[in-house]
Amino acid sequence: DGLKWLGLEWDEGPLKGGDRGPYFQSQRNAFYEKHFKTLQDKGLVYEDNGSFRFRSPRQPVTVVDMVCGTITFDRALEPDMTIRRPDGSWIFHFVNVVDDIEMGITHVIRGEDHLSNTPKHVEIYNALGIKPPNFAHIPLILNRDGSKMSKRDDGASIASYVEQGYSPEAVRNYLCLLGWSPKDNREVIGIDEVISLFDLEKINRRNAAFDLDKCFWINGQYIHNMSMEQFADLSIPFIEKAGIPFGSREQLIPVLAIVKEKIKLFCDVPEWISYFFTEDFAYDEASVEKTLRKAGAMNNLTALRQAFSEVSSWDAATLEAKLKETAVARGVKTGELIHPARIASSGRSIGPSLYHMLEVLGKDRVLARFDRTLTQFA
RNA sequence: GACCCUAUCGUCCAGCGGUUAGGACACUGCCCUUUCACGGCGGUAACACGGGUUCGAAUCCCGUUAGGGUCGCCA
Repeated sequence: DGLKWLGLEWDEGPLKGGDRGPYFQSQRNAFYEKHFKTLQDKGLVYEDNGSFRFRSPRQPVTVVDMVCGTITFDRALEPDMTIRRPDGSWIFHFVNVVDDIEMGITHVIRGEDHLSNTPKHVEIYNALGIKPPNFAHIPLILNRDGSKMSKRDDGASIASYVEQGYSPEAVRNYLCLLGWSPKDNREVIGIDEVISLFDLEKINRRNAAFDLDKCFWINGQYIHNMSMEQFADLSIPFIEKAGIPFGSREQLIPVLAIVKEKIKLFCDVPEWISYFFTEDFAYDEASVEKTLRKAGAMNNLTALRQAFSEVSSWDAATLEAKLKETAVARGVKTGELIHPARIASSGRSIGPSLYHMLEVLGKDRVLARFDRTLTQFA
């Protein structure tokens, strides 16, 4: 599910099929038996307390790694590894090699935690008389404190990005920047370009710490550059989950259009648009105290209501001109009108551009909200 | 403990013998904006340490230290 969400496809596997199945270890016993027999025939397997061990040649093994270079391991003191348990089940290192052989794997690209296990795998390939595949061990991802990141750590689960409303492309972009870069200081880079520029040999060998802040920032960049249609597609699931009665997609788009530039995470969308779809919204207490309770606020709001009720065209530019004109006429700063108007029509002091917000809300609803505010805080 | 890998701002990357050591995130100053953001212009901040090699080392070599990994009848 995580790979799918990130837009990463695979060639074959369970639920997809392919020529190298079956794809479950439990169904591949015949392959394991076959190669196990080969090792036995060569006298390279011996029994030890019911289990079976592979007899290591105890010769130095040189691993040629596409990322780490050429590394020689001295195998002289290594214990023989167990490859099969007394109950007949198999050990990872053995089946891993057999699966890669039978599935025709040409490149084994995995975490660096397996670098030290690779000579074991190479010994099995050699014993089976099969040329080892190309290996590439990539750096591990660390937590901010330097410890190895694992399943339960913050940021390790793709599910958390889905829940918080990250854009898949943004997370994928961030991940690409861990241990690799386009070399020209760019941070936001499309997957097509990553693919054309990517080269295993260019991967860093240093482990990287996961920086959620930067991932968050890249997500903001993606939202900023995103089309309204895509923005709506990604927002709607969160809006529906919040139970906001937004009507149709056509009714929703104008609202999303004026808040898009404010959004950093899709899970924040409901909070930004809720008051557009209900008259039953609460007034933020701090804003009420700071602005609505201020001396003269109600008189200013009353004057603005009167002025707005007379405009011939209800659009942002007209409303802005009218508001400023009213401020001049009353001899007050525009802020004395802007702030009360914002709170009266949305219940809060933070929101999209005031004039655009009023335009989208529509004349009738704005005047009604002004009236309600006037009544409630007179 | 043995073996393997690594070592540039707090973090992610550039740098691959001669640079005022660059960019991004984060932090921060100013501008823009009478909201919040975006954006623009600045700032703080790094070559782990010690030896070599060299006319000259962040760049090459060795050592130390630190961090990570592997040494399973886990995967």
